[in-house]
Amino acid sequence: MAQSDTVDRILDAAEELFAERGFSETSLRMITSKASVNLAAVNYHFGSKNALIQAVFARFLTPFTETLESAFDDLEASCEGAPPSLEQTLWALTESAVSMPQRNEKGISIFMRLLGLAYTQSQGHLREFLEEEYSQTFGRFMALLKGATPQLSAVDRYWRIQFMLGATAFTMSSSDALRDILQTKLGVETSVQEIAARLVPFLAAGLQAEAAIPTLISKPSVA
Amino acid sequence: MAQSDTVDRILDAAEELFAERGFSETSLRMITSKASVNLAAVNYHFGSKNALIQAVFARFLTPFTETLESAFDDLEASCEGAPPSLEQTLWALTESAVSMPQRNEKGISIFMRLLGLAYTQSQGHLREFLEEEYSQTFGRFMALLKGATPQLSAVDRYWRIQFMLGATAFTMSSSDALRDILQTKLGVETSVQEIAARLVPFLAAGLQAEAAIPTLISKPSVA
DNA sequence: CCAGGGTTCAAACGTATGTTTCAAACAGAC
DNA sequence: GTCTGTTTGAAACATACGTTTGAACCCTGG
Repeated sequence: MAQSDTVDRILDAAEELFAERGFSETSLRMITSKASVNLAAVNYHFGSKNALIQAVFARFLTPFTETLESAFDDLEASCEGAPPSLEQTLWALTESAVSMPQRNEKGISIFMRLLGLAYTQSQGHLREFLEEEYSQTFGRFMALLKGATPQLSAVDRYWRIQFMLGATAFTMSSSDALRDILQTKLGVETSVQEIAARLVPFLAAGLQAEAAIPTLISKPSVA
Repeated sequence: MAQSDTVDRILDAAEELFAERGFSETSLRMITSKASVNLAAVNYHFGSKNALIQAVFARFLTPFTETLESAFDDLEASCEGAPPSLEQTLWALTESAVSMPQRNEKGISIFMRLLGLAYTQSQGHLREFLEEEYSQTFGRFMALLKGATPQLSAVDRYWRIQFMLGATAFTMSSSDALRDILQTKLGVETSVQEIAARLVPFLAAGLQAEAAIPTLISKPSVA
């Protein structure tokens, strides 16, 4: 076994277990026994469980943001100063995600599920780490969305982006289960690419909906 | 102190702590000390931590589904056989949620956050419990959505409902954090009612978007 | 007044967690 | 081949958890 084969084995096992069970519900002993390494190896190589969590994110988020940055570069170059459209921006994102080199067939759904966890289970340290490391790329994505939806107020746009992220992270994070249900109920096979292809128009339509904003509790009349 | 004042104090404390920290991250000792009751009281009155979690859900979900069922009754009655529209259905849902009698000013956001957690952190026992108790109302909601979107294929509808649930659960499960960010960045106060009011048009538009279906990886051309 | 059932309390139990320890095994350089 | 720094290994550490215990407590019905 190579020198730090151990590090990768730990990261692989941790990634998969975190994705299926969450952070607190995954113990170091589960990770090390799945990885077939000694318990102490985690603290030796990473220092702490929290640092391991951050390392898991860094391993896939760093190449992803690099891919994404260059996709955005291409997009902006091809638009020659004009703001890229919403669909183009969303496609740049999904293509970058889908085209990431995957460690295995579960790669993309693990990736998505971890993003979802980062959002919903974010324990302080993780949120700080992600903010610290990746806020620049995230900000660029937000700026592109802003350019693509100039008709929206800042507040509307903020919330709709949250809705978008929610729909995406959530769907992708349970995409395996959802695919299975569809397979058994309707007999339909679905690839992650197809889910993405269905998601993009949904998101684009939602993001560009009429901002029917509140005369607060004003439900549509029945007639 | 009345006889089972203790039970309510435990439920109140548990509800609030679960909502802000999740289930595994909330210990019984936190709950009992916030409630100013003895540690053993939880196991005495509820039997176990899992049973307490279920009791927390039952306390707000049972009246909620009753309200919702009668809102659906009203809706269907006022439509006299015609299927209610999508907006009407979604509004019936959000109005039922918002109009629930609240124990305090944080009531509605706790409610939403718990629903989000139920979806994203669902530990087996909770999923089974919710399925057991509330699947009928959920099924009725799905049937209404089906009637409101006859133009969608079963597969499209299936995925779009997942997207919808995702956007909702996800946003609601982190709504406090999102509200804080908005407050500090843009200086805007936001109520849960406003979030819901923004969410409904987004979901309705997404659900009714043109079903731009996959000539698979067909990203929009740049020009 | 006092017996008895429901309730509270402090303390302990057993188990699981993240982390640390220190000796053994290993690698590569001289 | 031996030495040096790195990595692994089995075991223990301290702590926190959910749960159980059994004695105290209260309050009500007789």
